[in-house]
Amino acid sequence: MNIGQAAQASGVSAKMIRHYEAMGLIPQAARAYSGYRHFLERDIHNLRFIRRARAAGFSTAQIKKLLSLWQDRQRPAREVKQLATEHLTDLKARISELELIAQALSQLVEQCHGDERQDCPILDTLAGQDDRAKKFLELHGTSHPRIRSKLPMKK
Amino acid sequence: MNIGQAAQASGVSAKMIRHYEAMGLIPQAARAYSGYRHFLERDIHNLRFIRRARAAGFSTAQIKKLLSLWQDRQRPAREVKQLATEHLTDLKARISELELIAQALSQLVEQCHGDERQDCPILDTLAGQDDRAKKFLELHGTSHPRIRSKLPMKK
DNA sequence: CTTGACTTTCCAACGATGGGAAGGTTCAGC
DNA sequence: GCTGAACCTTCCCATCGTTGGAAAGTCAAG
Repeated sequence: MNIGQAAQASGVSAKMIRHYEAMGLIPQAARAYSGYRHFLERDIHNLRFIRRARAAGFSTAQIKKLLSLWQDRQRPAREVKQLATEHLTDLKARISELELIAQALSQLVEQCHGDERQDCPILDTLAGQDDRAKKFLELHGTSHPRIRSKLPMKK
Repeated sequence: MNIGQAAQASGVSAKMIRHYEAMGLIPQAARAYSGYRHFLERDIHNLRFIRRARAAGFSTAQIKKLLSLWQDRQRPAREVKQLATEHLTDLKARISELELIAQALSQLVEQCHGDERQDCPILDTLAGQDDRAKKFLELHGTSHPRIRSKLPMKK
């Protein structure tokens, strides 16, 4: 199997297969005489595993651990559960932060009449000139309201 | 005001102030004879505006528009509201995706006994060998389950 | 005049992914 | 055997927002 077929079969793009190889997430693929990589069923399974783990939002660092745990038949389920739990905690924290933002923004959008007039509570709030959204500013204005994201981008 | 004081006063790091200037989000700062930038109250207001907008998860492209709307006293609130609404829609979509993932992962974590035994539904699911989490795979395994994130990273 | 705290610019990295160039390989059709 | 299409290779660059650092210049206090 060449890399294109492996990509097709696994759902991981050829680009990313090379990338995963380069970063050591998967072992160096065997090469044909020509230099072409070739892949076996076993590699496809690995790639599918990675695709699912990425879909679940695990970082490549976490996936590396998951893969080695997967390959180690002696591993205790405890370790896997711990890793997944940590990720889940991250996910929930991120959801909470996003929800806080969405809630505040939602409120502002509701309060904005949105017609041809010039006054707009959204801008006023961003400018710090509006007390109506004081909560929003307190929550997200002064501290570090950035949102951690381990999850990949969608186009 | 030098850049350090502007950073202090606005809550935007000096690094980012330079970056925002370089990318055209804020106008080129006035320079002292020495080459040092100096900032006025007006600039600080701009920077605070940007900080709050970033906190609300707006992209720099969106903030650029918001800033120009803010400066334009003739702008209709309609435009601001539309921009905010689009962002809110994005936020909600992202939250939904994260919640789907969290839900599925949560279920798997619950099903994993997490002791010294070797069998683990989490790994089995990632490996595609477990039907218990069929839903999860259907939702996130075959399509493009990546999560768009316009929001900045937290360290 | 020295020292330390500032500032400047430039270059690089993160993480996951995609785009594309320049060149080599394989295979089918003629 | 030759040609062209469709593959493959490596390498560089871009995204997005942010941070880090290096090398050099500036300022103010001692």
